[in-house]
Amino acid sequence: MFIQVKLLNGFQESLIYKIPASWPIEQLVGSLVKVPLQKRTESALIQQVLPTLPADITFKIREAISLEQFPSDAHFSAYTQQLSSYYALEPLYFFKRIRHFLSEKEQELDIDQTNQAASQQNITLTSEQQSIVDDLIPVINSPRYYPTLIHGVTGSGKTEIYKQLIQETLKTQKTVLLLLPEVSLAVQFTKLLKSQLGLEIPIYGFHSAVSAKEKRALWTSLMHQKPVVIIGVHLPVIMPIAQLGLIIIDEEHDIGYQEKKHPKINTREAALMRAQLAHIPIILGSATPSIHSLYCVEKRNWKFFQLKNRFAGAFPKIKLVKLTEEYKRKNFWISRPLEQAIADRLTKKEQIIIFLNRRGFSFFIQCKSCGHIESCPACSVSLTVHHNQELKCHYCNFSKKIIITCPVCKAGEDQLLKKGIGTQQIVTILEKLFPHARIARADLDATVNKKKWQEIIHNFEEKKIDILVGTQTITKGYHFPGVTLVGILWADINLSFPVYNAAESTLQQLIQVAGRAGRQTAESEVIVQTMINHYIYDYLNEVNYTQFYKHELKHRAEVAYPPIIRFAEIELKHSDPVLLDQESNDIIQNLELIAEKNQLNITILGPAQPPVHKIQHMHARKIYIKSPDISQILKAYNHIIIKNYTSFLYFTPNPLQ
DNA sequence: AGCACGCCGACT
DNA sequence: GTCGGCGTGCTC
Repeated sequence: MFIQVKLLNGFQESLIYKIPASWPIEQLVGSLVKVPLQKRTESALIQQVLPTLPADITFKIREAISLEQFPSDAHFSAYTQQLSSYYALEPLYFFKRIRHFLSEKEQELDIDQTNQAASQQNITLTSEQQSIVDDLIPVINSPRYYPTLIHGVTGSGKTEIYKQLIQETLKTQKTVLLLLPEVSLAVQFTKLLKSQLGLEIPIYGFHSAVSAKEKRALWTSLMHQKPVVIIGVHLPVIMPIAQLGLIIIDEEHDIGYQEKKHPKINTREAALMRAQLAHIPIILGSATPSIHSLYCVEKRNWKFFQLKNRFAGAFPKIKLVKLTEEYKRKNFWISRPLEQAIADRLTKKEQIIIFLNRRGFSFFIQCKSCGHIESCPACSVSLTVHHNQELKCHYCNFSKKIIITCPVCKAGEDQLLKKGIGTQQIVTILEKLFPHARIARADLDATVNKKKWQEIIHNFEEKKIDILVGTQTITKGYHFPGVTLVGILWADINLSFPVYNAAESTLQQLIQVAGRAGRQTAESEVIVQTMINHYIYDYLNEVNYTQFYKHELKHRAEVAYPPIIRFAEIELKHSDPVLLDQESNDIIQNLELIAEKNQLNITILGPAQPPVHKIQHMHARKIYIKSPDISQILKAYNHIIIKNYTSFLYFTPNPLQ
C-alpha cells in the first residue's frame, strides 16, 4: 500500500511513499506524516491511499517514517475541506498555519497590562439574562447546531451570561471557544475570566500576545483532549479540538473578525461553519448586531434575545448637530452646543470623550490655487501632516519635510490648505478653548507606544484627565465610569466610504462610542456633529437599533447587496500596471465566458481601482462577483485560477471594509 | 522550500 | 591551488 502526500514546506508536487507494514490503513487520508526527502525529514499531509503504484513509475519509492501527533477531532477534516473550498484555498493551508505556530520560537512580548479586571463576583442575573441562560443550558447538555444572537445594549452584562454558559459547558467535559475581534480584548477577557471563574478552570489565551510556551501548553491540552476555555481572535477557530461544546462570538458585528492579510478568513463565518459541522450551539453577541446576523434571525430561524437594560447607569441623551448650519463659533470643529456641553461638564468635574472616527485617510495638504495634493511617491495615498512640520505616508512610512510652496503652481504657504482634521489639531483647539482642562490624546500614534498608552488610560480612569481625544482605539472594551459626555466630531466621514456596508459600520461605530457615556451615572449626553443628513441618525438610540435593520435591508435589496445576495471580491496585484490592467480585463472576459458556458447566475463588476491602488510599488485592481448562490461564484473563480496569470490573485468571499 | 552540485572569481 | 559566492535542478 502506498500514500500520495503533499509537503507542508511549499513544495508543490505530490510525492508517493510506501506505507510501513505496521500502520493501520484506515483514516490515513488527512493525517500528517513524516517522510524522508533526500537527506532530510519533512512533514506532509496524506491526500490519498493508493493500493497499487501507478504504472509509469521510474523512481524508487521510499517508506514513510511516522504518523505525526495531532489532536483528534472527528470533524476537523470535513471542516478544513469546507473552509478551504469557501475561501478557495488548499486544505493544506490550515495545517501549514498550525505548524507555523508550533515551530514558533520564544520571543519577548510587550504584553498589554491594561488593568480592567473589575472583581464583581457571584452576581445574580437579571431576569433578561437568566432567560437566555435557561434557554441554552438544555442545548449545552444535549448539543445540536443552535445559533443564537444576543442583542445586548452597551453595559447590559453579556459577559455574565457568557460566564454561566462557559461553566455549564465545562461541566459536560467539553471545550469552549470564546472569540473576540481584537487581541487587546482577548487579553482583557482572559484576565477577567481567570480572576472571576477561579484557577481550577483551565483558561488559555491563544493569540499573538500569548507566549509560545503558553501556546504549546494549550496544544498539549488539546492532544490529551482536556476540556478547556480557549480565548482568541483568529487562530483558535482553526485548531483541531476533540470535544468542542460551545462557541461564543462577542462583538459579532466587528470587522476585526476578518483577517487583515490575505487570505481574509472571517472568524465569525468560520465559527458558524464549525458549529454546524460539530452540531453544537454558537452564541453571537453584540450591542449592534450585523445586518447579516439579523437577516439570519429572520430567514434562518436563529434564536434571538435582547437585553434592553443597562446593568448600571442609564442611556445618554443623544443630540444631533449640523456643522454646516451658520453658528457663529470660535472654531469650525467645535459647535456651540458641544462647546457649551464641554464647559458644563468641566465645571461639574465630569469626564469627556471627544471622538474622531477618521479611518485611514486623514488630513492632507492641498493647494487652493491649483488643487494639487501632496502624495506618497510609492503609494497612491495622500501624505498626512504631522506636527505641522512633516509629511508622512500611512502605508509605507515614507516621510519628508512639509512643503511651504506648491510644487506645481508655486503658490505660497497661505494658499496651502491642510484639509480635514486630526486628533492632534483637536487637542490644540480644545486647549485654546478650555485652557484649564487637562487634555490627552489616544489615537493610533499614541498606542504604538504601549507604555504611554497604558499611562493615558490609567490617568483617565483615575480622573487625572478631563478630556480624552481619540479614534477607534477608545471605542473598544474600556469602561470609564466618569464619562458623562461624548462628542462625535464628524460623524459622517465614513458614510461616503466607497463600500456597500458604510451606513451599517458607521452606525455601529457611533453607537459603540456613544455607549461609553453614562456607564455609572443617571444623566449623560452624546453630541453627534455631522455635515450631512443621513437615515442612520434616526437609529442612534441603541434600544431601537434593530429598526435600522428593516430600513437598511430594503436599501440593500434595491441595490442587490448582501445579505440579500452573495458577494465576493477578487483582488489582483502586480508591479506592472499595464500587465495588471490587461490581466484584469482578461479575467472579466473569462468570467463572462464561463458564466455563459455553465449558465451561472452571476454578475461581474469591475475591474476597479481601489481607493488605495498602489502600495509599495504594487498596483492593485478589484473585481467583484455577485450571485444569489455562493457556489456559483466559487465555480467561476475556480475556473479563473487554473489559468496562469502573472498577477497575484486573492479571493475574499463576503469581504468587509 | 531546502539542499547539493558546479562553475567562476578572490585570496593564502 | 582552495574557499565560497549563488544560479540551477531535484526531491517519491
